[in-house]
Amino acid sequence: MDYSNITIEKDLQIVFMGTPVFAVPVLEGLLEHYKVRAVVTQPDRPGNHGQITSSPIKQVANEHAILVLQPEKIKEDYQEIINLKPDLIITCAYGQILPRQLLECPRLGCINVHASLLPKLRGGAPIHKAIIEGHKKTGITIMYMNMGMDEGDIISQEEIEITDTDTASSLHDKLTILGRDLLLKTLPSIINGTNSRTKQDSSLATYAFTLKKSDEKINFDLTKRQIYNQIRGLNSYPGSYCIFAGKILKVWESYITENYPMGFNGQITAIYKDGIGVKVSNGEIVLKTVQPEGRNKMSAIDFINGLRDKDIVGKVLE
RNA sequence: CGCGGGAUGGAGCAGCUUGGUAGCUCGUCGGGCUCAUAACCCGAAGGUCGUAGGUUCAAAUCCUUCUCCCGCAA
Repeated sequence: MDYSNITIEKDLQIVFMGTPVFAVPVLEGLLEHYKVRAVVTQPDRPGNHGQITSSPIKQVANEHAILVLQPEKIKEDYQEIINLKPDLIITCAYGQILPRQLLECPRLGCINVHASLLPKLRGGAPIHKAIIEGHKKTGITIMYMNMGMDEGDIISQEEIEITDTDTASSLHDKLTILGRDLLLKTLPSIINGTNSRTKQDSSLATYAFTLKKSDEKINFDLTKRQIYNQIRGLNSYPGSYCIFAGKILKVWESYITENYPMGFNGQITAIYKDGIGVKVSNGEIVLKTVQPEGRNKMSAIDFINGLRDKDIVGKVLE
């Protein structure tokens, strides 16, 4: 047994950079085995209804009494991190591009935990896009960071299957655990310098850019499979929506039928025992769980029960 | 103080403007019809109308306070 590593690990200065819930198990796993010198996360921002909210990672750091840094622009405000003389910077869904000065600072480099099988799905929304695009598998990549967006050399990777009923939420939960485990598994080799390092084949790269509002709107001209994937790919955040009677109607759950109804795309075909049938380009999809503006999520049947005019067959969703 | 919607039997909603008998669609329970049913018919149970106060002969309804939920925006 080589005990020198243990000595190194004890004095190792690790800085963790992350923001959302996805990074929480990763940080917590790290804390079980390593000391973390500081946590860098996004500044507190107005959350729901104007209330100031701090990132989930900041809350974890506070519980462990770890130094928290929240630079508004890491591109300019990085000196404080450099002053900590980190040996290793670990990022996980931090949310800002790191400047060169920071990338070159740690002796062991800057590594990132990314929720896809790079070079597939580079960018900020790999989990959502994996489902929306109907991928059958995805995974976690541990990689060195460079100036590009998720373009650095791959250290380790692990696959996971995407089932037909996975949602962004269920996949998120599996991947965050996988990310934690793979990081802990890979970290010793990174620290003692025995890790592998493979360049990405950029000709195979695909991108999963951060979601825009327009990505959330349901287009009933698409196929039933595409719409089904979008709805589960945006569940439970941020959700898909369409317009019903001039108001936003979010759609949280749906399923596909084998019916081929007549009518316009977006037209309501039937009321089923468990949902609202809607015609789409190549068939029918049933909206199962919805949410009107200002209301909580509810079953589509509850939604209809509350309507004054329940005769909605033939009406059109946009 | 970013804009806005909401809280009414187990669920989803109406009623509030113009105070005066608790309503609708479901669900639940009981009975009936039927070869049968998630269908249909009959009946029943179940609500101190979010909290606290005020106005009034009388408040779900008008005024004020507080709490909680949500959509948008960030």
